[in-house]
Amino acid sequence: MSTSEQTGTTPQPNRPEKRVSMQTVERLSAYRKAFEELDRDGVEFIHSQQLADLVGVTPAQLRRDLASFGTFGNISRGYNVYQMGRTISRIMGTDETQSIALFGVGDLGRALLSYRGFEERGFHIAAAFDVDAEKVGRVFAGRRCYHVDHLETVLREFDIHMVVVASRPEGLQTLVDRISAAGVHAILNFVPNRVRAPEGCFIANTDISAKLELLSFLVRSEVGSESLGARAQGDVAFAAVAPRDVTAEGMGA
Amino acid sequence: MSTSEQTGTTPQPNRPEKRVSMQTVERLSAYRKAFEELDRDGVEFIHSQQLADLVGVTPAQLRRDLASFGTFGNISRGYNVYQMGRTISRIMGTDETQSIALFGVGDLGRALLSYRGFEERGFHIAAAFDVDAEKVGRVFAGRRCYHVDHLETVLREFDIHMVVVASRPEGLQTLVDRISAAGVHAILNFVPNRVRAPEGCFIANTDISAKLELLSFLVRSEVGSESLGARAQGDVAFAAVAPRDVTAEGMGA
DNA sequence: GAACGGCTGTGAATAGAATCACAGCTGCAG
DNA sequence: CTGCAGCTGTGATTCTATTCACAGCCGTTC
Repeated sequence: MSTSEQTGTTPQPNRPEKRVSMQTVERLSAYRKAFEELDRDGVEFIHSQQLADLVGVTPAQLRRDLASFGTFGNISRGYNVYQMGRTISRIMGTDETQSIALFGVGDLGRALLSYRGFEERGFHIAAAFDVDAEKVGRVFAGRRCYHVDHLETVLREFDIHMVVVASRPEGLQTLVDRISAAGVHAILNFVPNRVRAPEGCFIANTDISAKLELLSFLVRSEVGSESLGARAQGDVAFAAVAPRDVTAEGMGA
Repeated sequence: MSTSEQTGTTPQPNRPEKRVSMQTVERLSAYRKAFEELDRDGVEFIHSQQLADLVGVTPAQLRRDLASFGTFGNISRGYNVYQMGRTISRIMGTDETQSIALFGVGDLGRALLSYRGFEERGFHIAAAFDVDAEKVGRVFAGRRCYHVDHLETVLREFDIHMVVVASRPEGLQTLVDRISAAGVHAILNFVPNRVRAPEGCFIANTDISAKLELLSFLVRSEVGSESLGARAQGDVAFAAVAPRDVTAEGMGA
């Protein structure tokens, strides 16, 4: 929409079919976001150094991550911002909106229904499910709530292949197995219980309190931790108290 | 409460002060949960093999994780279930309930206020904050909502050192800096924007849609991925379609 | 009390991810 | 057209995490 329309050529230049690590994929999401924001700002090309600063990784890592999907960078101009945004979307399969479903219309479920982040990233919650007769048939934030018993029909009808589970812990494994049997291959699970992945099905678990416990540990053990100064692992960042010879990114800008 | 009261001795036998990796700490949370559930079931001792199966890690990893905090296992009886539950809680600092605060009483914020998981893990949301005049002064799920302007006073009053942020993206960095300056050393951030950690402050980011994007990628690229059969990395689990010589945990029990 | 089966904790080995560092290319300046 | 500055992609290296495998110990059994 914004920049150089010199494209039209092959978007995925070649298919190196390399081993892509899980954490590379996790970072992909952040790269895409950065590319799209830059595109919105009218930037056409960006170098790995600047983009890495923006995302919070090292330039080398950024280059290696992107390079594991093909050769994209122009050696002396950097990466084509618009094109990379599209390319990453295509790699992740979020280049066009896909319908998903929500299981469990409790507090968390309703919050997820109103959460705008999903739509922004290409996921549309098309249907909701619950077992509570109070909720079945009602419409929440524009989405109708169906009874879990009819999941097979409804999922097929909406052509849904990914779902979010935010239900009660009881019978979770059974529910997951049944969802999987209905043709769903990816489940985002918010229930803090261990679930065995059915055959051919990916399950990503998100335990909200677990991160709090992690933080609690870090805070407690920080005393005595010999200056791990400004580390950042995964999605936890920390800045040490005494930025000894660090240039000057203390508190200014 | 349940088992052998032969305790009373030192809970943390020694202080080996080893390097503890971040992912060890992340798993700690699952171990504690397992220990507490076993205790509730009346189990007194458990071996690394069984517990590892329960949690979904290898026995060697479980042993090494626990051993990095001290020597706990009885060589031929295994781990004292009750004692380990308490010990891990103590290590993580969740052995007694601590007060936390919530910033942003939007859809997600309100869901978090009603989320029972926090209390179960030892975190009590004592206060909420927002900038919306509509919300300030009102009480949500039993918690009063204060204006962000008064955060210093309120946080001190409730003796709060950890907070959860689920606000609008605008002014996030400023908010975080101010929260940190008020004596908070750990922030759980639900806003999908990059935030620089202020000095001496830990920030854990939780991007809900990022996991969905990860799943989308995995589903899409699964075709052609040569039988990575039943892998599980971090909090993503997968079971391959053709469990060739795998014993028999297909779909039965 | 002696012998033994089997478990923990841990050194050594392996696997995996991040970083370094540079060859080779590309656009630009003159 | 030639020379140069500086960037990408990637082999080599370092660092980190996981797994292997076993010494040494414990409770139990005879």
